[in-house]
Amino acid sequence: MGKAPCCDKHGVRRGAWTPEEDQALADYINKHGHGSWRTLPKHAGLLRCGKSCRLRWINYLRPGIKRGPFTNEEETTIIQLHAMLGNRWAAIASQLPGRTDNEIKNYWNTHLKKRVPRSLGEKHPCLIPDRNVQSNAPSTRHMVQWESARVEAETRLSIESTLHNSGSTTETCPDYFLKLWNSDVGQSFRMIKGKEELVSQSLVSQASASSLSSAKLDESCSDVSSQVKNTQSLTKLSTTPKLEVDNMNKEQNTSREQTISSYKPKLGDDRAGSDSGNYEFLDTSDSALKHLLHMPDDIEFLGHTDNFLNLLDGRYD
DNA sequence: AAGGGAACCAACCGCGTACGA
DNA sequence: ATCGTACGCGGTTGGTTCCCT
Repeated sequence: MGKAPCCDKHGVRRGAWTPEEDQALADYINKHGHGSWRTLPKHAGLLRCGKSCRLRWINYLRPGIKRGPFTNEEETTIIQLHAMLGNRWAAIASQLPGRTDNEIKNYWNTHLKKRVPRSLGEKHPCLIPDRNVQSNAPSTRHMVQWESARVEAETRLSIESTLHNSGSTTETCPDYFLKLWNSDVGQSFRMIKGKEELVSQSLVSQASASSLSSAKLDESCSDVSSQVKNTQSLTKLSTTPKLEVDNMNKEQNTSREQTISSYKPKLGDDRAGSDSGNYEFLDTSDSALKHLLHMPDDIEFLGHTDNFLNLLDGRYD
């Protein structure tokens, strides 16, 4: 399909914007709105292509743009969101009011990239807590909850994308992760992470005890459970074969309570497994994941347990 | 003080996608 | 259903500034 050039190269200015150009662009947009970017330069009397105008407006002139150094909180948010979303700068920027995707991208490439371990699976404290840290620290357990929800989402998306051989499901990843991020689980996770200043300060997992109450913990456990439910509604049923949907619905009624009850202790079980409860994707066996995801037993993971771990592992490659 | 390299950041480029004709 | 257009996004580039020798 032919793609029209974004602008006529002749007679179009390039390079740094002058204050006069900025003023003309801002004045025009403030007065008329940007409308069609393609025709805007002509109407605004600018010798720029529409694309250039759009970028200048979005990244520099738009009201509410926050300039200046990133705060520790912003740094932490970027690192955590990047761990979930990868280089989806626009999605990350949507969680940082006043910051543009371009700015975040630049900041990542120049400041943060070098500070975050290349191999997510090796060191990233967000995902692999220190094995030496007692997992009964509330913060660690909370991290487990958050990560469980996140991993669950990723697993489901991975499974569905293969089951239905549809590439479109990957589009929903950022949306879904952002929903998780903005959920109570994500919020609690951020709160604790902020307290510990895990990432922005030292990138070394402290996993220090925080003041999360047991009541809050229980609440968060049910949050995870509800996230599991929400996952099913969020992932579009239209992409799921009817038979599978029926099976899943049947399973839900009979096994949901069992699933949740068997799931909750895992989250809170301080001594579970050989890792003394330290988070290592918990039980990632197919059956456990199926159980967690309310999957019928006759649906195979087709090796996705490993696949999504590899996927996560390679996120920073 | 000057030169060279590194770091930073604004802007550009090309691709994918949504949407309307 | 197909095609053309516009837009948004992510990767990359290139100019400028900073820092070190």
